[in-house]
Amino acid sequence: LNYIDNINEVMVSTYKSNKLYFSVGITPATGKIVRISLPKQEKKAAMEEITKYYPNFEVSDQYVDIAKTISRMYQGKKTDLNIDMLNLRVNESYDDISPVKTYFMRNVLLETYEIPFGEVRTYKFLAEKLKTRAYRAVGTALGNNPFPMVIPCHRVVKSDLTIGQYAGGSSLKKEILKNEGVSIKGNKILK
DNA sequence: AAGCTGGCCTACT
DNA sequence: CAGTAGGCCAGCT
Repeated sequence: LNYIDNINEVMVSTYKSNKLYFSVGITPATGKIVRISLPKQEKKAAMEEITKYYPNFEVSDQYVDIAKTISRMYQGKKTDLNIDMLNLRVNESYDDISPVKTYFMRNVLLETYEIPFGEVRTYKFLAEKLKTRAYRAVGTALGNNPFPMVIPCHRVVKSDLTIGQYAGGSSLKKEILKNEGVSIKGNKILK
């Protein structure tokens, strides 16, 4: 590896918990997470959520503890994994490894991060905080959330308090919310 | 580069 | 309740 390859190197670690696989991609040079997988039934599927963006990845067990922490977040535990671990810098060029493509997306992710554990907010609420009526664009940005669980996009629901969509399917979204203690009846959040 | 396409919202049936 | 037309706007092509 030459110097440029080295600073952009992404290591992929995977942890298995209850038949679900959780992968993370991390740049050793910075120690920051560049991408987190949704829980998957197959190890390959979890890893591909990272590796498809980083063809030069290397598999490593170096960061399994972080993948494990993410699995605990999925189970509804509070952890100390925070935003400082994430590479939220806005991508500036074709060879930039940052998964955050625009300032709009970055701002949506930052607002979403503020939603407390066990609570929900609406897409509209986030849009209004960003002083825009681009409600759908907020959803689209969260649909591309590179850091599920840590950036809790599962806590963002529709204005009528129905669940709304999720990159991993709305039933997974409901599952995560239930694990956090949110009460849900059918497809709707209860106050 | 002018149209698409969407993790949405409101208003109405 | 359910379904949907028409509005909105960021990002992609």
